[in-house]
Amino acid sequence: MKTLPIQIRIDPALYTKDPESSELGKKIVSQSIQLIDELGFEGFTFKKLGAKIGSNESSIYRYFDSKHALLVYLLNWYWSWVSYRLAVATTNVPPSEEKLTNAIGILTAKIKKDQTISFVNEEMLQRIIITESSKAYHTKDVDKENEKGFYRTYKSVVQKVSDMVLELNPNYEFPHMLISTVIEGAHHQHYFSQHLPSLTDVEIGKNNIVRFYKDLVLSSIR
Amino acid sequence: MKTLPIQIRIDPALYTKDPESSELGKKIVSQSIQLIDELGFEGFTFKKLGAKIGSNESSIYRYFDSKHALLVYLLNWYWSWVSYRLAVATTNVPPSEEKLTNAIGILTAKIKKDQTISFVNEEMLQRIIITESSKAYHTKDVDKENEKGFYRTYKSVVQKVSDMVLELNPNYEFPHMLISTVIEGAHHQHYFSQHLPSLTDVEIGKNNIVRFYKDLVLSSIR
DNA sequence: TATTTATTGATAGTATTACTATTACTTTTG
DNA sequence: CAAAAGTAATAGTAATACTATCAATAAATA
Repeated sequence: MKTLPIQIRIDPALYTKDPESSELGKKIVSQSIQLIDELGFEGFTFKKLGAKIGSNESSIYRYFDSKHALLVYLLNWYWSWVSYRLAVATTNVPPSEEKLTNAIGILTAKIKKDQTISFVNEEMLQRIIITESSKAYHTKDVDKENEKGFYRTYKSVVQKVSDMVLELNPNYEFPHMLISTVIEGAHHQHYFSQHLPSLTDVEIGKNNIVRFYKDLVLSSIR
Repeated sequence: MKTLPIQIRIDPALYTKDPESSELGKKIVSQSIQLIDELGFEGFTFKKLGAKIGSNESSIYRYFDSKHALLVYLLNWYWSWVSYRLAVATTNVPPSEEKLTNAIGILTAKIKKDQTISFVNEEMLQRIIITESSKAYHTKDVDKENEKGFYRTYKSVVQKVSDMVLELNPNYEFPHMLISTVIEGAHHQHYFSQHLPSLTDVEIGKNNIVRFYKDLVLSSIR
């Protein structure tokens, strides 16, 4: 687990105590990812996490107010990381269809093993995001949480890629809908391919999800 | 509340006792829709529902094994109803872009008041589907439930509209991904327009969600 | 080195949830 | 009228999602 000098900055509003500030905090984050992946978000509890990391439920509550708060933290971590990868792939690249499809690739492709840049297993985290992330904002408290900036990172990713759409076609009417449709759609397609395959057209080794969304975006804005 | 002679058939695997077979059963369904709409699925309990309909928690359990089972029932009710509306709009209509865009309209438009064909308030039900339906299949038990046919109605709607896509372009590679992307996407856009508007391009009175998805589909398959 | 201070652990407790089980009452039907 | 079916009321259970308190220990500082 090598740590490259990459900054994944998380808004302090998203935790009670910064999990990056201690070994316990990092364990909480990394092991919660494993446990949510294993049990699903509903089956996951702080008590079980405490047992897994040899710590106490009450200690975990010092870092996160609730398991929902932890999920929102993970969501922001994921989108910060995507944002970083988008920046690497597109800054100072002149507007072109290639630039945009590279971005779409980042938004829609499955992560391969060993991209780990820190204590977070990104492959597993993406699996959680695919399966559980919509539960983070399908809550009675969305509006309050949105005001507190809980979804800022996600919204900024959508904004960035929407801007690339407008670079290519300044008259395109629906850039945000297009990109948020692609992002959420790709999550659904990855999930469906595992569990409800008749809702997809996935074939092994053909990378159809990425191909589909690249084609969708280009044909819509051309 | 006029009742037209329309059959919304629900697979008996989806309930313990048929809620359409008694007044209590119908109350359970119609009032649960109101209560889920009001409290959100997490805040909704059978105890609260019992209080609301002047009945007992234990009586509700005779109709549905769990609140999750009730949600799955509502999901199937909704998709049966959409299926019926699709059939009305498209059977014996020759293949054409208009036929397909009519179908897309049914999948993506917000329901207006007073389409009520039975004891179910479809406008409210659609709001629940938009907000809560993804929770029905983002569960550790998806695979088991899928085998039992819990998602059959949804899958059949996707299949029907995918077939319309293939009528227009038999060589299109991704009809199922396209249609499931449209359906889930439209739900997200309706939800985002209320709660995270920067992820959309909704303007009042311009029907942008429907226009966006019709355009998306046609430009993809042409 | 002594002493605050911060951090973690352990234990206990609470209200609520998502049920199950039992019994009794009431309504329908044959 | 009696049997059967349906419903209501009550009680109980294990687990969840916390909160509160206090002791133990490690780290920081005076």
